[in-house]
Amino acid sequence: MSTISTENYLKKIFNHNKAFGEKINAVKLAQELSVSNAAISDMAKKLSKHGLISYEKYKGIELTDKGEQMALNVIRRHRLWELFLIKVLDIPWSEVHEQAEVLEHHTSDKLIDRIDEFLGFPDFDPHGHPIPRKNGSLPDAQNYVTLAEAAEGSSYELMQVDDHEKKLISYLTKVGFVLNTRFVVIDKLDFDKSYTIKFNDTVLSVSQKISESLYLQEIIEAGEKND
Amino acid sequence: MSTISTENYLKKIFNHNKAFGEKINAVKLAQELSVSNAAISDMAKKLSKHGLISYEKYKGIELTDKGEQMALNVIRRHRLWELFLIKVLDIPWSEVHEQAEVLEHHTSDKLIDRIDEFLGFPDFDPHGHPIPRKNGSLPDAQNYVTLAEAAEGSSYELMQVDDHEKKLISYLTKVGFVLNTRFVVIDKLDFDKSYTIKFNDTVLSVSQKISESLYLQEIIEAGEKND
DNA sequence: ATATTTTTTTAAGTATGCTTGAATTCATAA
DNA sequence: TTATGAATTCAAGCATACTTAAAAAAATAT
Repeated sequence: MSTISTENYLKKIFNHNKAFGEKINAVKLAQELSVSNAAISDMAKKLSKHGLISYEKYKGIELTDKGEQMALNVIRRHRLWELFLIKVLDIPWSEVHEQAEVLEHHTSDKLIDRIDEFLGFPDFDPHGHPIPRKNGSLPDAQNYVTLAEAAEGSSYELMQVDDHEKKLISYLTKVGFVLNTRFVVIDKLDFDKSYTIKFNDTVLSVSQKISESLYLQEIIEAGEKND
Repeated sequence: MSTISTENYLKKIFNHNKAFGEKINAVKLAQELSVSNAAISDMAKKLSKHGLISYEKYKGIELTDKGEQMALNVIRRHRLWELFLIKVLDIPWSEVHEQAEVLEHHTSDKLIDRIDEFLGFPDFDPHGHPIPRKNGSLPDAQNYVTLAEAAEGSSYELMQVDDHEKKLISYLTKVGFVLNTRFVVIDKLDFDKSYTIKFNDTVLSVSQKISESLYLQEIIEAGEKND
């Protein structure tokens, strides 16, 4: 009971729960996976039968411990591959996600553990997301803020970008706004909730939508205090 | 029309032709792929329709140019992965084949070209087999002899081992008879066609069956001539 | 409480790639 | 030339994972 499809279902269920702190409902899951509601109904039955999810209809879908372990394993494979492809093979940031999306389903435990070791047992992937460990535990998530929550005048470092929008990452790379870039928030436009930021010699206007996908760490200047 | 199944069919058809210099017949192909004759019948129709093979019934199956290019591509991916897994990730020789057997079907051109470049565009895989190039050409095959053809008293270097028998490779590794080991043929036993060889401080008896899977290069001592 | 809307399930159908067993086609040996 | 056996194909069926359309069940609104 571990096919590409089931792994993708488990991953989505896990990620939704992680992001929103609540069970995903069936219709939402169908949308996320781009399949019909009937397909969810089918698959939910199978996953339940195998003890991977618990599903109360009209209430939502949740992973069991067993299902969660499987999801963490897929995510582990995905994130280790992403890091490996970028760090070792120097694959462009914008292409790494879709390659990993395939490889995550075709990598034995032995191979992924070797990759893990090769990389020095890293805690975070190139998007800043925590990499589940071999034993299923997760490194503490980093508490970044999004640009949408940033304060005018403050300095930040770009730590993480949602990785599901390939085009976003291509765009950011093109304009030179890559991971670990330090910048200042120059302006916050109430009119359209866009942000103007400055890094190196570039001034960039960032739309509201994009600002919600950029995760930052505030840079506290020497001399400042924050307690 | 490029699924895991079709890729495996094309690979088998190609390899048979390469090894025996003749078309593979349908019954043989069924045995090699561990499927029924009916399955071959089905698939042969599909592959023909897509212009990948030419099949005259009762005569055998042959790749078209298009089919051969696809086969070479799969083999390229397989052999590059094998080399990468051994050289970069230090995966045991005995496990590399089955990992590559999976990855060969799930690797984009971009990724495999990066791996190729990373390895310095190698000509041969860890078994000594030529790696098809990006343009579909094959490096000249090496003309090794098998141990079964070796001469008593002569010295050889182990260059290549048939990679489809995982257990053979495990065994050879265990006894220390690995790639590039140099040895002398001490004895050729007519009785069971076994060979006794000596490398480092080990004397090893090699059965006839195994001797046919070991590919060697003769070592011409300094001072000797061979013309 | 009833009507409406949303959610969920069922039913029938599709594609791939197999299976088995029966029928058919072809090659060849007597 | 015909019988035999081998090679090939057909027919029906299975599993996975979908689809659409219709039916049923539950939630929500009036």
